Amino acid sequence: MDLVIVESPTKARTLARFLGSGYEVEASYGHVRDLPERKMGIKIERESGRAGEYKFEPEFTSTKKQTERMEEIKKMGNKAEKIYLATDPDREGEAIAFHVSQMLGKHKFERVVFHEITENAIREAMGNPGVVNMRLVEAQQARRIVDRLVGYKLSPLLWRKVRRGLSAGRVQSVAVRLVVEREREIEAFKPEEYWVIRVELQSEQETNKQSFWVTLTEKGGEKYKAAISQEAEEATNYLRTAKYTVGSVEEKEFKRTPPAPFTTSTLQQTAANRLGWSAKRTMQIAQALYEQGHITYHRTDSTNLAMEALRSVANFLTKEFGPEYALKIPRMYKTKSKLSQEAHEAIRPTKVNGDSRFIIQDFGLSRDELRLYELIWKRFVACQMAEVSGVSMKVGVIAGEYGLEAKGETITFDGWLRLYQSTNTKEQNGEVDALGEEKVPELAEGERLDFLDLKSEQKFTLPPPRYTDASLIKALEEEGIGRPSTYAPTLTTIQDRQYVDKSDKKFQPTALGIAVNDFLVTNFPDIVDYEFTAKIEDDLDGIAEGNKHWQPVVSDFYGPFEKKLDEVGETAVRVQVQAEETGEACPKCSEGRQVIRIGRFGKFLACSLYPGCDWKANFVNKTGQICPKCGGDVVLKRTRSRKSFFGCSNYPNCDFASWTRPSYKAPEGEVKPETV
DNA sequence: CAGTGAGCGAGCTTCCGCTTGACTT
Repeated sequence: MDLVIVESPTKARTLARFLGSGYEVEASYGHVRDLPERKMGIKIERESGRAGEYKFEPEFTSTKKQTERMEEIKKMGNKAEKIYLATDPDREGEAIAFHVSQMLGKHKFERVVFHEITENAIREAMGNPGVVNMRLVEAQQARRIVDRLVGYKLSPLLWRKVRRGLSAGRVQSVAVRLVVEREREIEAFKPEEYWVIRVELQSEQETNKQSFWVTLTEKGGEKYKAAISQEAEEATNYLRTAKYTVGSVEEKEFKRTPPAPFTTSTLQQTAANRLGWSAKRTMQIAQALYEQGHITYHRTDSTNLAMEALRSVANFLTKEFGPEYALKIPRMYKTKSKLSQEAHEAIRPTKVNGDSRFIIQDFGLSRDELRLYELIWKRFVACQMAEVSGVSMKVGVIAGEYGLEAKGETITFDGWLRLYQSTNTKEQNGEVDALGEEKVPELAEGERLDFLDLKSEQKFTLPPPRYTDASLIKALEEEGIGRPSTYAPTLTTIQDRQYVDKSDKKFQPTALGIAVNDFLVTNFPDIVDYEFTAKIEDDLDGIAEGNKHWQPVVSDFYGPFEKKLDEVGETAVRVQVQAEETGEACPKCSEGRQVIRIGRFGKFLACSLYPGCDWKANFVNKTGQICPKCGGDVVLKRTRSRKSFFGCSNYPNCDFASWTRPSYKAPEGEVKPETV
């Protein structure tokens, strides 16, 4: 009997199925060794002789749970003939393999790597075992140590200089910075007036009476955009009585390829946009689907697809939609991130036979599971469907010195659109300009047109939008910051620390978040730089390739960092967190204003003249619902462990509480409050 | 399921990246 060790129990089950009897497959449940949680856990020594050179000695330990798990595996290992380490083929996976081998003690280990969990890949890997790659292990160690140094040195500095309990880190601090800087852009934004002038026209020919709208785009051969109403009026006055002729007709064929199959980040983004889910919720549902064996692993940055899956989807498409919808050669997608170590596949359904209608009955999934599954299923199948083809039309219309334009689009073959439509609610509501909505009739150059109608609309340029779960994750991924397993937890952390608030699903920095960010940007610009992770990654690659050693890499980072820490620790003054204004006067002293402050337990209201006036009150988050027990306001609160629940504003006089949002029961004759 | 809190005396907090449970109301 041979023993095989992987990270997760689900991967273990799959592997066991392929390997058959003769193999026992066990899960390590992630990392088995790490730096201790309660202290730095790194001995730092100054190298004698050379200035600014440090040596680091990390103290890797295991938690009780990890030790217990490894004890169990050790027992099986003693009986096993061979032990295979089959963790992921990347930095973290290699480190897990190494730590497992360390903890299992004396034994011969076979390191096997595969890039997809398919019979062939596994057979091939098992037939060609190697040894643990210590360069990769060292790269992981360097990554871990740098993250620990940044986090556990900066956080205590914040406790001293801002407030207790705060935190900073390579990933979370950049996430906060993005939110803060976006807010500043929004504040600095000055909306500019502009006018959109559109004219409805129709061909003079009796046989072509379909009307269409054109938009004013040019004046005297130059791009035209009316900035003030006077200009717009001048144009509209002319256009109401102008003579219109078709100046140009352009037709172009286009083809459109489907989007790549899901990675963790694109799944989180799409689920946020289409289903309105938080990244956390998406991952919970995906985990359930993964454990039931319906989808491949849900924490991945790879868009690779297994050959077996490609074959079966091609068969399925030929059978269900006809050969014109299938591809002769599978479409491959390049993985965007250069950090991707191709450890996994894209997120896809494990089976593509049947269609989503049958799945509802067959799998017995919950409503949410089904919705996410359907999204994953469609995205995957669509990515192997024929291109959409169509014709785009651009019609230029001339009216004196003015030029107007109509754009249209006709789809001649729907291809993958047949399956994966834009069902975005925004698009459905018409908030997003959906191409192809407006049809332009067949027209010939030089043709005369009749004026039917004119619309002149005043508009204002809009500030950049606040980040959502989707756009913040997208931004982090584009900067190469964070990993699939940390996107969702990072968003939770920056909210838990009260650095940002999420209202209406959009992130806004709190006064605390702004203060901490400014402190870090001023004093540690290199660490919270968007490029910091990229620089570190280059070094880590160097270690993995054997061109660099981990000690000098960490030392080069730490030298200047430590100097800065000392400097800032000595000289920086304590940061005052700006209180947020409510616009209300203090009810006690009437001279001060009510402001929102952030304490240990979250927000509270206080007088702006503190300590001169000590008025304070709870900050309540009204939900708009009415308490079913006493008729008071239902407010959103948190337990000690920061879990949200709904309670009554009259607590402790009324003890109503609920985990779920209570349904509103309106007493007779009362006005229904707005729901949030 | 929760009533406090903000610059001080004591002892506490904190990182990123792998992974899954278990107190559920």
